Amino acid sequence: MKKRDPVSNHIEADFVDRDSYEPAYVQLAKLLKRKIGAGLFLPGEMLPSESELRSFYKVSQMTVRQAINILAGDGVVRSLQGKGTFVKPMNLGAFSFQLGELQKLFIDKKHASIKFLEVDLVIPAERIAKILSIPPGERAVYIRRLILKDNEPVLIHSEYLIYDPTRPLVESEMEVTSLEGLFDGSGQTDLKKGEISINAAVFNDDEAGLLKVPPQSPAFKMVHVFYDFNDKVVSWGQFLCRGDQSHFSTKVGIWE
Amino acid sequence: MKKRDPVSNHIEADFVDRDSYEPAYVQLAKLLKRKIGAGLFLPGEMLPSESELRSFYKVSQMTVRQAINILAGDGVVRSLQGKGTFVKPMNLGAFSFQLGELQKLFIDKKHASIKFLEVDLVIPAERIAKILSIPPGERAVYIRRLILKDNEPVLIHSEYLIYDPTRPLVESEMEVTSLEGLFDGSGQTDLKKGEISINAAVFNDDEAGLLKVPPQSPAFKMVHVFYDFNDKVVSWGQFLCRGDQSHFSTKVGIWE
DNA sequence: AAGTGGTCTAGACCACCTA
DNA sequence: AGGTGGTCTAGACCACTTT
Repeated sequence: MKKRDPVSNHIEADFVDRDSYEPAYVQLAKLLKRKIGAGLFLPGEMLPSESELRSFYKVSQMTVRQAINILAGDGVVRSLQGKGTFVKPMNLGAFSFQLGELQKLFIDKKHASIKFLEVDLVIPAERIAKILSIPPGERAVYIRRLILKDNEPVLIHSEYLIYDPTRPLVESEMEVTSLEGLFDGSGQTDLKKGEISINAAVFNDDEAGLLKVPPQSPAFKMVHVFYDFNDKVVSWGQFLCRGDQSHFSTKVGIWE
Repeated sequence: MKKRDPVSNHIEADFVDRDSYEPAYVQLAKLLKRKIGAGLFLPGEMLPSESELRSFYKVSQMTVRQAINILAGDGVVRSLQGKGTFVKPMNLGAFSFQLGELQKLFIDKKHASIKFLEVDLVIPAERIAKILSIPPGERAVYIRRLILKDNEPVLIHSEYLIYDPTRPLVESEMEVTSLEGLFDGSGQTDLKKGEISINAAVFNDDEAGLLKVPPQSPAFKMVHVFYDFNDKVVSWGQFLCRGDQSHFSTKVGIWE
């Protein structure tokens, strides 16, 4: 039996097209991914070394590394210095969900609308004052609103904002809480960072009424804190989403 | 007023230490990120051009690009060919959650244990047979088990597996469903890819009883499908997690 | 010593945008 | 035309692992 070439294996177009609009490193990454997907390199096995790849595909070291970095970023492969680059077994820990999926759901401009339920200057509970780092008894802006999709309510957003008397309320409110901007990154030039956590929850009677779902039906609760460039908290609040209308999904392993 | 140097701005150690154990591109990336975090480059503004950075920090083009690619990967910055590299406003769409967080919760080897509730050869419902791509009436392996943490039940996993008569049941069962391996990537060499979706749910009476929580309490439901290297479905099932014991959290924007 | 991944350079060329 | 990001190279050197 003929000795198997460790690099080349039957696969369509096993070369880098220098006239392609696609960069060489992208082509190479796709090529290798396709080979891995086809089972030519099984999980745990080592890929051809970078120098093998370099000479086989007639590209430079840097180009090979760029390609392999893509695969590593995809979680398909792992490189160990001095040892080699190995195909990673699929693992669930690598699953990651993008909150952006929700964006499609309720921030669609064509179908979405917002109904304010409450906009007030309030003295927040001690717990919340603590989170906002304001003295107890000091006022904050409280906003509660309903996001509708095709006139069907899907989501309640309630939020406490730092009250800045030097700025008109409407402005600070719009800036910090313009949801479209928050999600697509078009605005929000004064927020530096944020934390968010997703929890499972059920609607209470009040919330269920607003969203027109039965009480005790499932919901996602997303609690958020936003900071400005002085690392001061500017906002704390939560999104309550209908569980039946929102979910997160993703793929892992070798696709395509 | 003195003209502001567009590249250098007061910041500790604004240079690349060539004797450091840290690669130059990592140092540069951290440096720039720190400057952005300090508000020296505001969202929407343009970073110094690559050639400016190159000459200021005395590094090569490739090194600058590697640094910028890190920032771009972090979602901190966006490069537009022919225009420049710009600081991105924080946006929620960039939030991403790692399923790995759950791993800590229930796959901890020290504290976790598994109790099998059911292991059977069953004829699955038509809907499930369809997902598994097996003819109606054909048998599949059904597994249902409880994952406990410190002897407290936190999670129910139920799963249908393709029944392969050529393999002993126990083996195929252990291979596909060894949860530890699934999550940390130590095993699972025969799974190519998977899809998973996370939904909000509430426990029914049966499930609530198993997990010792009140009925109708909140839960995460994670439905999964796994494929082998022939793109055949090998498993369909779901994790049901106590909502009070599991949540996902993440950070976005400029941290550290 | 030989093989592996990892970093870095100096310079080249290209594609794109703005004037 | 001149600036910007984007790709690529050939070769150098380093750090780590295995033999």
